Amino acid sequence: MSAADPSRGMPDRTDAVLRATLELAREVGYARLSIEGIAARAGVGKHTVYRRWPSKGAVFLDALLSTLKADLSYPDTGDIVADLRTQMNAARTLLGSDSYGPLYAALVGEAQHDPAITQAVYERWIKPLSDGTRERLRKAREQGQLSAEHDLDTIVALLYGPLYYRFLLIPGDYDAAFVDAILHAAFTGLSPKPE
Amino acid sequence: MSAADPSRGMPDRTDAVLRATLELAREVGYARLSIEGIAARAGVGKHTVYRRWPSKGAVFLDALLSTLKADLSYPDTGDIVADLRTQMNAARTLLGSDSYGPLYAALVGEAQHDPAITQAVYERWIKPLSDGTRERLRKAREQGQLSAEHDLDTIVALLYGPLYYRFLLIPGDYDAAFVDAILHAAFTGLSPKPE
Amino acid sequence: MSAADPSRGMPDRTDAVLRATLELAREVGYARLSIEGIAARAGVGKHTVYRRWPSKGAVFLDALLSTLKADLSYPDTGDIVADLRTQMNAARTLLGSDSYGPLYAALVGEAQHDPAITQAVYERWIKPLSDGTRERLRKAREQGQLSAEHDLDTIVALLYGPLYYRFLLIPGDYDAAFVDAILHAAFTGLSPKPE
Amino acid sequence: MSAADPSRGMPDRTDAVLRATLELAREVGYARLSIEGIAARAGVGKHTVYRRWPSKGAVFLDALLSTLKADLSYPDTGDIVADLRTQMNAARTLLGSDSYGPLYAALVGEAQHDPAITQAVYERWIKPLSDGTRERLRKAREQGQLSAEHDLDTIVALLYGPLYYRFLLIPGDYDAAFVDAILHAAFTGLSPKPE
DNA sequence: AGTTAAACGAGACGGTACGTCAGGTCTTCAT
DNA sequence: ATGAAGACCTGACGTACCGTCTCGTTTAACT
Repeated sequence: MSAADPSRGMPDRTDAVLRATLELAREVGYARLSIEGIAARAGVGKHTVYRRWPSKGAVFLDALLSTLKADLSYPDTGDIVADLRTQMNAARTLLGSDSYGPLYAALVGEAQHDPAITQAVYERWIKPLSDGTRERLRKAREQGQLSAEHDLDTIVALLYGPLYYRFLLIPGDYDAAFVDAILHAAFTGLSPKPE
Repeated sequence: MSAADPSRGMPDRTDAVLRATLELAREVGYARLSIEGIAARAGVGKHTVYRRWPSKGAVFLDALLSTLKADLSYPDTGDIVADLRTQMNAARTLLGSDSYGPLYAALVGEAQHDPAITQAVYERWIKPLSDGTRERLRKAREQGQLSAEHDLDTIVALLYGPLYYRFLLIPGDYDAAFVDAILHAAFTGLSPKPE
Repeated sequence: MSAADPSRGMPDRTDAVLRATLELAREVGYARLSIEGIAARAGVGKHTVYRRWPSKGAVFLDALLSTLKADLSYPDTGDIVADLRTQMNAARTLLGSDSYGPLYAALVGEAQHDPAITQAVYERWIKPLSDGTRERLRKAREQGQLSAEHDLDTIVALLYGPLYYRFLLIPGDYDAAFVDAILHAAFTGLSPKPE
Repeated sequence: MSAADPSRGMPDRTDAVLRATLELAREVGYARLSIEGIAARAGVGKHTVYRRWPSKGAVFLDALLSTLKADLSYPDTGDIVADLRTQMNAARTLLGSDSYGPLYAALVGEAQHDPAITQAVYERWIKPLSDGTRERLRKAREQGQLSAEHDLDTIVALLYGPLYYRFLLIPGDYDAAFVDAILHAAFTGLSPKPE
């Protein structure tokens, strides 16, 4: 999915293409994005794009995820709920932003049509983030802040699933209160309170 | 989004179009689906398609959701966890099936590009289902099987969010154990057990 | 090779395409002529060109030969040599003109690469002209102005071959004197004069 | 147009390129010949081709005419008509052959689009041959076998024009009888026999 | 029963973009 | 310092669909 190694010296146009892709995607939306347009905007031949990426989705994925570099890392204040809240709100803010939200939505959309994108989205976006979450959860569990009886992957899904569910399937934005409600429900549990 | 009323008598080709759409979608995938192809397969002029639906996504949505009619309704055995398990597994089975899973994924994908589809997916798929869930949850709460302190929408998101998260963002299938794990964690809560 | 019959009433863009083809061919030359350019100049979709003609050469052939309609017909003054001289000079003038000469040369050039063009060039250009010549020669023979011992096709080749030979294979223009010389030699014969 | 002198010792790839050009031209035809393909077939970089020749036509011209070396030279049996017949039939056989005919036709075709090719075709193919013809005709004239009243260039055109006319403009092969007919008509003349 | 008007199949049309190919230039590396 | 390799921009190729737009042609409801 990523560009090949140029190795043998030539002016690498990869960055120009990725930059143009992000610009265009923001201007006209993913649906009207085209390789033709990207090449023109980057001042590059179409072949130069096709040489590196097999599809419009692949260019877009590289363009978008190259901005994700070190954003959503994890804090560790010692309070697992507070740290989850911080990080989940960072994710919520990114996905809810006008400049990035629609692009991430479009990327997930494309992933539903193209298995290669599915895989890359998982490996370069979802997995790194859930790995970070899992690490933080592991530490919390060692410190006795987390029930030991649940699998860490299950917990990650329980916490982040609702976020993506709202993001992808429910029209309209959502705010920090939703994150709070999810965290509260997840930690408290749904079972009725014993007397 | 739905077909108009034909009023003056003529053989309604709506069904033929929807049937052809589903067939083609299964054969070539949503990405290579085209209105041109649908019309040809249905033995219908392109205009007949455009008369009723504004876009390929809209035809596809009608075609797919017309099969959703009354599948995922709710049982009521008196045991809320058992009933949730039943229904969540029904959803898992549908989304995980070879014949429908990719189509629902494609529909969610299209929804990320087209606001009209987003809205229709919510109103005709997500909302009816979550309404059903909410009703069942309400009854359970009245019967004291559910903690009263959480919003019903929050609970729906907590339970179904993880399902869609796995479905849309994690490559590979998942089985009933995942549903069990989510239900168990959601009902138990993540907080450490008091001594 | 020719455009299909439109029959069912629609605005026929054939003429617009042919006109644009001739214009462009004169402006940029046949080598740089392109179907893309023709369509753009004619204000027509590329498919509209491809629907009617299988190749750039075919469009060009139709465009060029549509101007040939009734030009090079035959006079009949009763003097076969004078009439041949008149007609051969008309051909020489047409092929030698700046506006048509290069186009006819290009058409012959294209015919060497594409059998369909070869055939069409023969049937719609060469054959009609040589048929006219043959008719005029036949009459002359009946009037005793022509030796009866030669095949008419041979005579046509003997008279027009040299013209095309100069046109296609010898750089530089030629004038009426060349036509005179050919006519004189052809009618006199190469054998040494008997005493 | 010709390859540069390599002079300083290095493996001269000129021959490899010319050989590859002829092979490819015979396999796929001139129209689908490409410098890209020639370079690949010859195991040579594209630049190595462009360094020596300015265009595909130029390579092809060198490749084809390098086989013409000394084929069509002139016999001298003392009988001008017999010698012309011999040589014209040699030309007819070469141009009519399956392996060379289409290539020569393609070369003439290319000459109609590219003035540099036109010139080279004339200087390296047409002119040498017609020079040979003219020499033989001159000798015949000195021996009284030829009318003195016609220009030698006119005679060459009168004899060879019809051959190229048939070759380039009339579909279908032709045989020795055509050469005989042309020679007979040219020597006899078209004027009616005096009583 | 004949009339009428819609919806229909067919498909041409001007377009946009596709993904491929070749053109010709230029740089790098190995010999 | 030459030549093989091949990246690069350019531009045309021929194809596939887009969404709009006539065309006659059903066809069923209303005269």
